[in-house]
Order: sequence, then C-alpha cells, then structure tokens
Amino acid sequence: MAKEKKVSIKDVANSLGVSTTLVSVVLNGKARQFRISEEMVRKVQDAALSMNYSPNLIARNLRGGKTQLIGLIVTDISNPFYSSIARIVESRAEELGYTVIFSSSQEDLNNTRRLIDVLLNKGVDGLIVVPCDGSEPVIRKLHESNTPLVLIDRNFPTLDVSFSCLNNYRATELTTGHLIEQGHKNIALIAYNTEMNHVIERIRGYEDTMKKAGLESYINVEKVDLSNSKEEIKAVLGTLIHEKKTEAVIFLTNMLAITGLYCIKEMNVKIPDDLAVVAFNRNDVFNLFYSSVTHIRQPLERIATEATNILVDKIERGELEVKTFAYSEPELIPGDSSRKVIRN
Amino acid sequence: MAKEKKVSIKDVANSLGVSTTLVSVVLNGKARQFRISEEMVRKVQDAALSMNYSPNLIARNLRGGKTQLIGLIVTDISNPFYSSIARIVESRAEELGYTVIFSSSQEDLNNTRRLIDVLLNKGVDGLIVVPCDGSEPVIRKLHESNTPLVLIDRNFPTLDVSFSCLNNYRATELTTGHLIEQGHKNIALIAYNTEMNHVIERIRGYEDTMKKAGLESYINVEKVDLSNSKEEIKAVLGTLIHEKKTEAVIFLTNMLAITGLYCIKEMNVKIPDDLAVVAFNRNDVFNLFYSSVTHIRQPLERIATEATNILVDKIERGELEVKTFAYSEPELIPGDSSRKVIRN
DNA sequence: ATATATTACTAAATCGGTTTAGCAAATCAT
DNA sequence: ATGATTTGCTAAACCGATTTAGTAATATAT
Repeated sequence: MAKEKKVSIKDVANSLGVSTTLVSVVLNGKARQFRISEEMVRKVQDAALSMNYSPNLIARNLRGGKTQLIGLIVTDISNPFYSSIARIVESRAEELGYTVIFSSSQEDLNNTRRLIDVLLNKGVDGLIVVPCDGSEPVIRKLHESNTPLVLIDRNFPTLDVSFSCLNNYRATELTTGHLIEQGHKNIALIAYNTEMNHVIERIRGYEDTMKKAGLESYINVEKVDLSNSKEEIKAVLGTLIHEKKTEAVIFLTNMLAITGLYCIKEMNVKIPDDLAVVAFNRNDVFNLFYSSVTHIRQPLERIATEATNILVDKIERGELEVKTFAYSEPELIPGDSSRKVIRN
Repeated sequence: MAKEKKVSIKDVANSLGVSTTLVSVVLNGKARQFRISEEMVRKVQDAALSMNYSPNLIARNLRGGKTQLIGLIVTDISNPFYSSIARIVESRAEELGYTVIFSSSQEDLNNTRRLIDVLLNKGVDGLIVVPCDGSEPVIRKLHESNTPLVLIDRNFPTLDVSFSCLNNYRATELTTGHLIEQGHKNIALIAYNTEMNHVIERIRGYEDTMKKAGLESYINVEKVDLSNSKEEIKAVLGTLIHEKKTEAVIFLTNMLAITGLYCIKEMNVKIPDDLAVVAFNRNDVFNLFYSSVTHIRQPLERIATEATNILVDKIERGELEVKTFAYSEPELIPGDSSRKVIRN
C-alpha cells in the first residue's frame, strides 16, 4: 500500500529494448549530439509519453549536483510583508524552473544558522535570506563557502554579498520631506533598537532631511525592542505626545506601525489632530483605520523578482564573483494620517 | 569557484581506514545490530564530528525513496490565514524531521494540478493541501495513487481523505446564536458562491440556528464571487441595509470580512449602530477598526499541527488506509461590532 | 584494398548514501 | 581437536538518473 513507484528511465528503455543512455540522451534533447536516428528519437518520445514517464529529480540531482531548489529564509513567514515576498519569489522561481523551500528564522540567530544548515543539506542550489540581527558572521561564512546567495530586504554594508533591497535612505527622506511639507516641525522617529543596516539607513534618511530643513533641534529617534511590545510603544508614544510635544511620528517598519496604531487607538489619541503618522508598507489595517494612513510603498514585486533573478543567475552562470546591489525605489502613498491640523 | 563540496561518508571512512558501511551503520545508530565495537563507534563519531560531516540527504533519499520533504499547497500564501498555517506546519514538520515546500494554487484548478505534479516530482513524501473549488477529482486521483495526503481547512465529504478542519457548522452556530442572544432577528449571511464543503457547512450552521430560534423567515444568504470584488460586496451591503432592513451580517470568511469592513467604512455605515457585524478569524484589521470586531477564532495552531501529525503518521507508519477526520472547535471572540443598538 | 570517418548506439562509471550477503578471526561447545 | 557460534567488519548491489569512453557496422577516401 505504499506510494506507487514511478516509471523509471529503465522501464522506458526496456520497453523499447534499448539502453538507458539512449533514452536519457533523447529526452534531454541531445539526440543530435549523440547521432541518434530520427526514427529512434520519435519512438523514445512516444514511449516516454505513453508510459507517462517523468524523470526522478532526486536521482538526476544526485548526479548533477543540482536540485532546482531554492531556499528562502525569512524572519517570519506569517508576517504579510514576508509572505508576499515568498509568494513572488515562488512564482518567479517557478517560471525559471525552480521550487522554493522556505522557513522562518523568527529573528533568531541560532535558528538562522540551523536553517541554513538544513537547507544546504537538502541540497538547495542557492539561498535568498532576510538576515536577522547579528547574523553578519553567519552570512559571511556562508558567502565564503561559495554558496549562491542573495540577501533580501536587509543587507550588510560590510559584506560583498549581492542583495535586493529598498532604497531605505530615500524612503525616510520621502516621509520626512512629506511631513515637513505638511508643515510639521517636531517630527519623531520610532525605530527598532538594532544595528541592522536598513534601520540605520532609514534613520540616516530622516536625520539628513531634518537637518537640511533646519530642523536639527527636533531630531528625535526613539528606539524600541524588536519584540514589538505594546507596553513599551505605548510608553514611548505617551512621552512623545505629552512631554515632547511631538507633532508627527514616523513608524520605521510595518509591524511597528500596526502595534503603534493599536496603541494610539487605545490611548484615544486622535489622528491626525493630536498626532500625524506615517507608516511603512501597505497593510489592510491602514485602509480600515479610521483615518487612512500615509505610508511608504515598497515595490515588493520588483524587490522579490530581482532577488530571484540574481540568485538564479548566480546558480546557472556560476557568476559568484559578480556582486549585484539592487536598490528599488520607494513611493509615498499619502493619506489623511499625516495632515497638518492647526491646533489652538 | 563552484559551491564547495561537502565532506562525504567516504571521506570519513578513508580518514579512519574503514569501510563506508561501518560509518553509515554507526551514524545511523545501528552499531549494535551490526556488532560494531564500542571503541570503533566512538572513533567514527569523533571523526564525523571533527570533520563536520553531515549526510547528503539527496543520496540517502534516492536509496530510501524518502525525501523528508512535505508539500504544502495553499490557495494563497500571502493571505495571513494561510501563511500562519504555513508557519505552524513548518515548525511542527521541523520537529518531526521534515522540511516543507509550499506553493499557492491561487484558487485555480489547473495550478493545483500542476503544483501537485511538480511537488510529487520533487519527491515529497506526502502532501497537505487546501483544495480549491472543483478540485475533487484531482484530489480523488491523488488519493487513489496512494500518496500520503491530508486536506486542511477544507474537505470533501464525498472523499475518504483524512483532513484537519474547523468544525464549520459549529462556527456559524456560535456566531448566529450570539447575534440572536444580542437581540438581533434580521440576520444575513454573506458567503462565497461555491459548493465547497466548508462554506456549505457554515451556511447550514447558520440556517439551522435561525430555524431553531424561530427566525426562519429572516434567513438570508447572499452569495458573492470568490474574486472578492469591492463593488459587488458594496452592492450587496447596500441592498441589505437599505432594502432588506438587515440588522446584522455574518461574513463567512476572513477576506470577505476585510473587504466588507472596507466597504462599510466607505459607505459611512456605523457599526454596530446601523449594522452589527461578525467576522471569521482574527486579523490585525479587527483590532484597529474603530469598533472592535466580534469574530470566530479558529484554533489554527491545533488545525495545522494536527494536519502535520496525521500526514507524518501516514508517511512513517504507512497507514494510508486509516482515515483521520480531525475537527477543531471554534471559539467566539466578542467585540463591539455585534452589539444590539436600539434604533428609534 | 586498406585506412579513415561517420553513424548509431551501448557498457560502465558516477553521484553519496543504505543494505544485504558474506568473510575471517576469535570464542565457545563437545 | 574439531565443528559451531559469535564478533567485528567489508564487498558489492542498489536507488535512477547523466556522462564518458568505446564499439560494431557502414560509408568514404586514398
């Protein structure tokens, strides 16, 4: 009662009384190269078709060292941002003849290490990774082992590893600029407490833009723990609103914005009247919040497709030495949440 | 500059001057069975560890016919409901020593067919599938081919295939009962226009509960297209509110609820004053909507874990003939959206 | 007529493991 | 002392493909 076993190349060969070599060669389109007669080519193709033969990829891959598998490690597959990336990578990979295995590191270094091992063991031809905080050494080692590798969403400026990311600096330049245009001055940033490059870049974009507008004295970067605790964010928002007279807040990530908006709702803070808000990435939440939420749109389609393309290039052309740094440009989607409301 | 090739069992064997058989046997814990001396066992384990050996799963699987891969086909991995399932399946599978490959059928029959083929070709040991509308014949065929298979979220009552689903009947029994308790009478249901069993069951739960409460004359099931079009849902809501004097609406799925709430917001309908609402499944959206949304909580953790357990059981114990029908019980999470507001 | 080239195919090695069958040496039984 | 058993290990087959090297039969060249 086990799984029915499939038709093998041997079955096809036997049915025609020829060698497996012949069948393999014909079905791989190398008939000419091996000078197989046209009549035989037809016979083999017909037999393969009628016997419903399809090659055992495991066997093929054992020989060839390729599995047509791509490993994708995100931090959390249940985060809509990453599951969207997963969907796009999956569909692009499929177009290119690859299948994607994905797993979630839960932002944990040990998990990341373990998952990389597991995936390499499964024989993936290459990896697309959202590196978690502190994973630089792991990624470096992986890169040095000459495994085709592309980072996505986040990158390490200290590493020569190809990546496909948002132009993060430009993203906060846009949001900050937008808030300034609206007439806000006391603009704060709520960020994660991490050294990860995408966060650093976003902070830099904010600070530079504030400086350029002569608002240096208002620069205020609040850092909260990656755990996204509601209590912590509530406390920070309380301080900003009641003590620091903050007019506008930029939430540096999607998750931060969702938790932040939840806090704001519970705190009975009115948006944009009491506080203007800008978020990152679209989310159904933003449409349904009582005020439509101004946010940065990341060209997800592009970022994920690019990452896949780069990786497959590396795998197939073996161009491991070529570094591709793909930055995609953000777009500002204005909503009501960032309007300037004149207060008494 | 290709990928560094890994340490093989042969390398370990050579380093000790023993056979690969010995190494294989020891590392698979069959030393006793093969009467390998304890000293040798220690030597082999040490060598394997120090050489950082880990077996090539492809090779192992070619011989054993097992890949330790599970295929998961959902309708849309970017739907938070399914990506949550994916995360849980992934983590349970990992505990059991399996890796998950997943892909999205986009609710399309041809895609489902194709994906099943692709995954089987990759040599997955079994499949967990969210079957799309009309996929009964495909699933039947798959089942008959003796591939370990578990359906999740949706099932076919006409098929003897194991599944792990919500007790869908109970879910609408709960929601409908809740609305009736609140004092609502004119309660409508917005469902998808499909013959899929989970939808049928949910409708049945609603209708039965209405009947039991003597509200038979108020039974009103509105069916909309699976495409989840905002225009269509808006039209339906308009009719319900303005023509049919509907007091309360049950959205039969998460996506319907999200789109529905969006429509409600755009239509300036007040919740729960003008219309009471109940939804399915938790969603960040529900917390941030101006009124907290009453909804059915599906024990996702349980549903997904069960599905994985059942599948691995089938794979490992070969108990293909044993059917497991796992129903998980829903829970009603009350919010403000379903309150009865006395109208003038 | 003999050497060379071409045609149409096949045998066998290989990938990296697992497993079956078996062998030599040591130990035990009689 | 001889046969039987146990101990500790290995050779070789196998999984299902790809690929290299080669062969027999025919055709062409000199």
